[in-house]
Amino acid sequence: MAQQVDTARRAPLTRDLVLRAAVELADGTGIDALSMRKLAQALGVVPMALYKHVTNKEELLDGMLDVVVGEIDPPAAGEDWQRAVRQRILSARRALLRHPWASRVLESRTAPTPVVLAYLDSMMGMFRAGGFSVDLTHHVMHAMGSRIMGFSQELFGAPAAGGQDAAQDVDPETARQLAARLPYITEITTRVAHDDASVVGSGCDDQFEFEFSLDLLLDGFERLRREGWTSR
Amino acid sequence: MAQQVDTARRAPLTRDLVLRAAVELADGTGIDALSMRKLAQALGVVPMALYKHVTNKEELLDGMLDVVVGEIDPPAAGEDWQRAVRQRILSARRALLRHPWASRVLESRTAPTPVVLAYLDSMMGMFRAGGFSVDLTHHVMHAMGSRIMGFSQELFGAPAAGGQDAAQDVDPETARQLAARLPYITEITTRVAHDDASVVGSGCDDQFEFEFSLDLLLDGFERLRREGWTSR
DNA sequence: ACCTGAACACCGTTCAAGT
DNA sequence: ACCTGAACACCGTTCAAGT
Repeated sequence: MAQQVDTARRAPLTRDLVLRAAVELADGTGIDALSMRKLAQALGVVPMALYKHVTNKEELLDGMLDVVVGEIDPPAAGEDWQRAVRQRILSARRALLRHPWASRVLESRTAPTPVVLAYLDSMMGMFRAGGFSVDLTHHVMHAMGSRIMGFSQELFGAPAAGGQDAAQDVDPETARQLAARLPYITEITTRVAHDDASVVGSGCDDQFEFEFSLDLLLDGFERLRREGWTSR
Repeated sequence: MAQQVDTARRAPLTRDLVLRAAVELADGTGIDALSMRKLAQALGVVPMALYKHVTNKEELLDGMLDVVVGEIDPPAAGEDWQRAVRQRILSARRALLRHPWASRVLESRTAPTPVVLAYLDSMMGMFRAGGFSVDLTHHVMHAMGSRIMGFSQELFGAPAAGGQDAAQDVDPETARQLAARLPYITEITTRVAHDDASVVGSGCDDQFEFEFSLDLLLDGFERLRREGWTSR
C-alpha cells in the first residue's frame, strides 16, 4: 500500500529513464547545461537519487552515447563492402547529427563502452567480409578514426569560416588588409561565395565534405586491398 | 623608486608570461588541473590579476594554442608539394605531442585565432603552389581535418586497446566469451600482440598509423590533382 | 586610478543525520 | 535499510570596498 502510494507519486527511476532524460536534456539545452543537478531537477528528483543508477557523471555520459550508438542502422546485407560500409557510416552520421553534443562527448571519452566496442567490431567484420586481411583491416580502422562514428572532427567546423566571417562584416580597407595577410583563405572563401548560393551559413557544405573525404579514404582502402598491401 | 621596489618584489606580469606559465602548468599537471586560480597561485599572484592580461579563460586557452602553433616549422623550400606538406604536418605533430593537452583544447575551440588562421593559410598556399586548383585545395583542407594540426582524433587512442586490455587480465573462460562476442577485435589484437614486441603500451604504433593515413590521403590528393578533379 | 578580497552562482560528490 | 539535506572542496567571474 505504501509502495503503491510511492509509485503513484512518481514513476520509479530506472537507469534507462535517467539516460533518456539526459539525452533529451542535452538535445534541448546543450551539453554544457547538462549537470547532475539540472538532470535531477528535470526528473523531479533529488540530485543524489541519480547516483543509484549511474555511479558518476562519466558513466552517465557513456550511457548517453550508448543510446546514440543504438540508433545506428545494422549492416545492409547483400552489398559489396564499400557500399555497405558507406551506407552504415552515413547512418551513424545521421544519428550523430540528431544529437549535436554526441561528437564532443565521444571525443572526451578515454575508453569505449561495450556497446561502442560491439559497433567497432561489427564494422571490422564488414571489412573482413569484403576481403581485407587482418593487418589491413587494423590500419584501415585507425585511418577512419572518428569518421567511423560519422563525424569528421574538422577544425572549427570549417577552416574558412573565420576568414569569411571576418571578411564580410568589415570595411573595405580592413578587408583588403585581411586579403593580403590571408591570401589563400580569401581566395577560397571568395570562390565559395560565388559558387553556390544554395549553401547557407558557413558557406561550406559539411555533408559534401564528409562524403568527399570518406570516399577518398574508401577508394584508397579498395586500392590497397586489390594490391594485396601488407605492413611488413 | 617605488616602482623599483615593485619590480624587485615580483617581475611585472605580461600576457606572454601568463601564457608561458599556463603552458608549463598544463604540460606538468595536465589540462584538467589548469584553473585560473591554480595558474595565479603558480605565478604568485591573486586570481584577479590574470584578468588584466586575458579577458577570460577561453582567451587563455587560445593564447596557449598560439604558443604551440608557434613551435611548428615553416614550410621547407625546394621540395615538391607532397614532401613539403608531409614534413610540415609531421613537425606540427611533434609540437602537438610535446604538449599532450593541446589536441583536446584545439578540439574545444569554436573559432580559430589569427595565429591559427595564418598557419592554415600558409598550408593552403603549399597546395596551391603544388598545382592544386582553388576548388580542390578547399576540399582537400576539409579532408585533412585535424590532421593538418598533426593529430588524428582516433577513437579512444586505439579502437583495439579496450579489447586488448580486457582480454589480457581476465581468466580464460571470460576471455573466450569476449572473443566470441568481439571476434574481429580479438583477431586484430591477437595479431598485433604476436607481430611486434617492440611496440609497447596500447599495442598500436600511433606514429605508424598517423603516417599510414596521412600518406593515403596525400596520395589520393595527388591522384585527384593529376586527373584535374573538379567538384562541378 | 588601481588593486584585491570577499562574494556570487554554480559544480560533482561525500557523508552523516534523519526516517 | 533506505533516503536525502547539508556540507565539502572546488570552479570562473563580478563587484564593491579599500588604498
